[in-house]
Amino acid sequence: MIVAEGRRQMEEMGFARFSAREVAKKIGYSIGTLYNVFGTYDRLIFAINARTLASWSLYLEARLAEAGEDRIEALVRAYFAFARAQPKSWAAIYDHRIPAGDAMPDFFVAALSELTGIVVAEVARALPEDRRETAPDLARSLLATVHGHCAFAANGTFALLGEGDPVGAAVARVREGLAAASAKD
Amino acid sequence: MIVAEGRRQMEEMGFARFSAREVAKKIGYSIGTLYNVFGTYDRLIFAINARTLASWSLYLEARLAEAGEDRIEALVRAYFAFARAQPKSWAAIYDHRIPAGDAMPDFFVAALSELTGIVVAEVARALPEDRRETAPDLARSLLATVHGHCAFAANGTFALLGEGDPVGAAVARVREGLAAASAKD
DNA sequence: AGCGTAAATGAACAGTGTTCAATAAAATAA
DNA sequence: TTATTTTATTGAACACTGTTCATTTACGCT
Repeated sequence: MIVAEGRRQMEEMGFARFSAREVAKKIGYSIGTLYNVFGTYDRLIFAINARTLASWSLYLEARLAEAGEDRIEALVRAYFAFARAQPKSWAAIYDHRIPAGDAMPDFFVAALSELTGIVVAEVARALPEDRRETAPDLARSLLATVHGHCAFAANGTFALLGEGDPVGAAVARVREGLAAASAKD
Repeated sequence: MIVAEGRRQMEEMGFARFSAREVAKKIGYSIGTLYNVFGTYDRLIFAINARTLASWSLYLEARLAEAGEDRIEALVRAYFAFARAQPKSWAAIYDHRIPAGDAMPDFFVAALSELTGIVVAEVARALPEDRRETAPDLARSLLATVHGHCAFAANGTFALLGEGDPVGAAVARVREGLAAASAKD
């Protein structure tokens, strides 16, 4: 309930203008109650972001389920599509920083691991059998690659630099990474 | 003066805890004066971030000047080194979001273009002569690739996923991109 | 009905970005 | 020099923020 309204707020206002007080008001709770439940502002944000991650994972899996031959391209396109469909909620996952050293809560780490797991599985599937053990390493790097393209597309950097097809570029980089890993000695 | 102190504040506190009031206090100005000069909080941040970008460009060029054969690897390592040396100032460049549609000020766009220009030049240099016209396109994509790796290294995602050598992974992806662009008929 | 635990409150505090009439300082004109 | 205009600087006031916590309300169980 609280987290659901929080997600609505996040998508409407974005991370910078998000207000816990406003969320409390919208669901008819007092600000104190919200703090009794979540303890701190950061944990509320983590709860919201974890739910966004979960919904992102579901979205990726749905797209993979209806994908054709090229599951990798489907995955990359789905990654971008989610970010474009819920740009502010998506950005909030990365805008939220905690003091270096502070640990992320378990439920957030779990949500992140699930999403990573989907990517690792697809990368493994795209590699020849005798290269599958490199999948986790490669998947992390390809995830970062796609993330970089998606982030530049979302924050306007690509538009500024005249890049017209961020998704196509990301797909090309991923294909090269997979090809190189498949071919290696 | 103001911007210099702003940069100090940014590196000490990070984007989320940055305070314009605190900057004013530190340099002995009143908060009103600071607003007369910059007009708005966002423009102060832009001024600070633009200076960070400029210092980043200088750093990249210094490293390239003392680089050996492999200028591309030197560039990627310098990209990461700057982010690790000034993590909070670096992150602030990307943490600062403005409402979609609002334009970035010219001086900020110029600083960003200069940094991009350095990358484009090195990518062009690394390509065979008959492929040089593809340098701008490729450079944007490789920049996004490196940025993604750097961002995941900086925000702890890579540490969480067990990636031990983010720079190495970024260099590998960039090499593959250059190789593919060089080979393409 | 009485008791005890759990849930919910909202005023209070210290902080934020932002505005703007009032003031001080500096530059220019007489 | 004095008078006048332009520029720079001020800081109280406003509407917000996250956070705390003594107090109240609600509810389940004897």
